[in-house]
Amino acid sequence: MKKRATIKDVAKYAGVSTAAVSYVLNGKEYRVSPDTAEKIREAIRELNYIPDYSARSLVKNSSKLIGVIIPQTEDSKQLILENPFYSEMVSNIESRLRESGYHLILSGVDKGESCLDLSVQRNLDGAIIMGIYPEQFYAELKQVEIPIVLIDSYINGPWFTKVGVDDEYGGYLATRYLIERGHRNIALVTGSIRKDGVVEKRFLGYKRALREADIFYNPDYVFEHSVSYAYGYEAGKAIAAKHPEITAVFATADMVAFGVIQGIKEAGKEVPDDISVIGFDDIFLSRMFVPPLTTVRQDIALKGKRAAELLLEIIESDEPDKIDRKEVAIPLSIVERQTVRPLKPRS
Amino acid sequence: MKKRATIKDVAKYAGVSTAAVSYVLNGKEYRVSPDTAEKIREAIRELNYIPDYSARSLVKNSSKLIGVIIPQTEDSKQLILENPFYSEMVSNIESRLRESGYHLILSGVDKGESCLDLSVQRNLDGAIIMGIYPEQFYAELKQVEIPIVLIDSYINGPWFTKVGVDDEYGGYLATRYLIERGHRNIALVTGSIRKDGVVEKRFLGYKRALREADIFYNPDYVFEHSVSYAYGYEAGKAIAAKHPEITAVFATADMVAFGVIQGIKEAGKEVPDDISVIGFDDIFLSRMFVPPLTTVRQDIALKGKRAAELLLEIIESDEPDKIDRKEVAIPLSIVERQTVRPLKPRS
DNA sequence: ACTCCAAAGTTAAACGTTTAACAAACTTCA
DNA sequence: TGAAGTTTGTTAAACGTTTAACTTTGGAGT
Repeated sequence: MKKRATIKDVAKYAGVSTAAVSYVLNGKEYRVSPDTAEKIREAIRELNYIPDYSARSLVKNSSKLIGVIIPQTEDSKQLILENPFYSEMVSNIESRLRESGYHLILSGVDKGESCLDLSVQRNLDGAIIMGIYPEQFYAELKQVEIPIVLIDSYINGPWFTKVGVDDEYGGYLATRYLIERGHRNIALVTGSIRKDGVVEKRFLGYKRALREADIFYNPDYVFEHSVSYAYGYEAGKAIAAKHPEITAVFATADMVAFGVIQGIKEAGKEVPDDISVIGFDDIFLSRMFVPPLTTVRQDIALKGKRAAELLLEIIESDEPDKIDRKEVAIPLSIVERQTVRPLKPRS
Repeated sequence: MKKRATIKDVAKYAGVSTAAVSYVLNGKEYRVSPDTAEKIREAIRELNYIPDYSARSLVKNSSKLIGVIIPQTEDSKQLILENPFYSEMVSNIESRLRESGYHLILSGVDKGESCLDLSVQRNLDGAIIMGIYPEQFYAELKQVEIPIVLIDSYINGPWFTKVGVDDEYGGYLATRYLIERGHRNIALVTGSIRKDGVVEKRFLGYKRALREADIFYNPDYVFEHSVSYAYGYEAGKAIAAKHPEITAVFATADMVAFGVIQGIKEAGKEVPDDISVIGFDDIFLSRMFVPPLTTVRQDIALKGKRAAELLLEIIESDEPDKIDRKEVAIPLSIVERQTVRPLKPRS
């Protein structure tokens, strides 16, 4: 198999200079007569010419490459892409980006590292960063000169465009929903409550709803560890076994809610008959879970698409620096399914 | 903020030529005295120098970039990354690749397109391709000059390294498992049976098990459409409603099995009391499903890691062309959980 | 004192593009 | 007629690296 054709080959084949070829390649056909343009296109077709983005990146200083950073599990180095919440977002980001001619580099970031390296090594045109990272990470992120969209982060300052949901309100919504149905002893099971993370806000919303209903906030009722099915399961078992007074739980992620429900069942109680459970996210599995999960819904696909669009908007503007960094919030709503039931009035 | 430092800046700062810098960058320190090497390293640190992979790619003809191609839904352009089967694999591929200093470009491929474009545009060092594509796709794939690993594909010929499972055997295993438990009217619900695809093989295994047990193969019992929860749901409902004689179903993917089970319940029957269901894949959700899914297990994480390793092996050998294209099969086993029960002997 | 070699550097071409600057050949039109 | 444009093209530098080929210096061996 022969070597790939370069722009020089095309130029020679068409009997013109490489500049002419480059012009038609870049849609500057007004620099070239219709006939030669046709000749050049013919040559391109004939030689199966495909431009080299590396070379292009070098001179244009734009790689048509977007970094997508997603968190990884603490123990292993794996991406937590297994959580459908992330994969659904990535899938939507990818499709939107590809539509506009960008490719996507998917990467986790090693503990203590920044994504500065990736960004400059690869000359990224932009990055979408999901989840929350150590303080240090964001400090270095500000050095990065490219447009960045943060998903689900509460880092403040004018540096980044952010897309997320009103997590405090979401937490409030979920908790109030339970309270309105007569529950008063409500457990919170959640991933680790880190500063500026989404779960911190949801936690705040939980407390606000409690306060508003004059329910005493009991720290024993918050089960905080990691956002995983496994932890939900543990917490669920513990709740069902050791806290007969708890009648409802708010899990800050659907994935956790699933675990909680399983744990409760394992301990010999029923959902929602003995204990009600509400989740957060509405991943597509929640619909199909048995019983279908009542949860705080966010439109995950939209979230991904919006993030991609906001990023493109900045990248493709003429003055990327001038564009102001927005914060967009995807709306939240409760979707009622079958894991919450009103508390029977005591007879 | 100042412009990024280039190798020239480093050279100037250290008072040497760019060649010297390049040598220490590439671990050819024997070309340089220990003192200058140290001076250069100092300069690199001082200027926060990070090499540009585009430039490197241009001259080395290697981009340290691996393409990961995953199928997309037929209707929308989205990746079917939502299926945890794929995300679990991608996650493992990414971590293995990053460990060796490669980055990963995640992409779907548009209908009718090949991934030749991507490959040469980006100067990919290799590609991992999951799932099955039109005939045409593979024809073009052979033109691509880079090492390629196919996951779950039965395209034959010596061009590609393949990793997968023995799907025929898996289909056989699942079906035999049901038969051994007294079931004789066994439905198959599956994605579309395409030539050289995994489901075709599983289908073959299904038929072999039937034949071996002298059970008449009834085409009415195969429900073929798409590998999705939604279709499984439809099929499950149909089976429960219109085929009272069917006592077991083999779903060729766990995701489909979930749908089938829901559909069966929707139609007022119980799993496994009325109808048994066995799946395929053992995605991590299967453990947590209610009831936990009996299924044919493959080690998905291993599959991803192996694919990555096989690819690296070829890429990093001195004679990539000389290395022979292997086919590795991940072992299969039945994991018994709670969706299959032996048929009660008729009383 | 001579040759030969190793060590430590440097020079410059090459990789595949883009694009500013220039050049030639035509048009217009006063 | 000729000044001023316009159209269509070319030249060559630049982007940030790597690396083959060359140069200089200083010993070692005879």
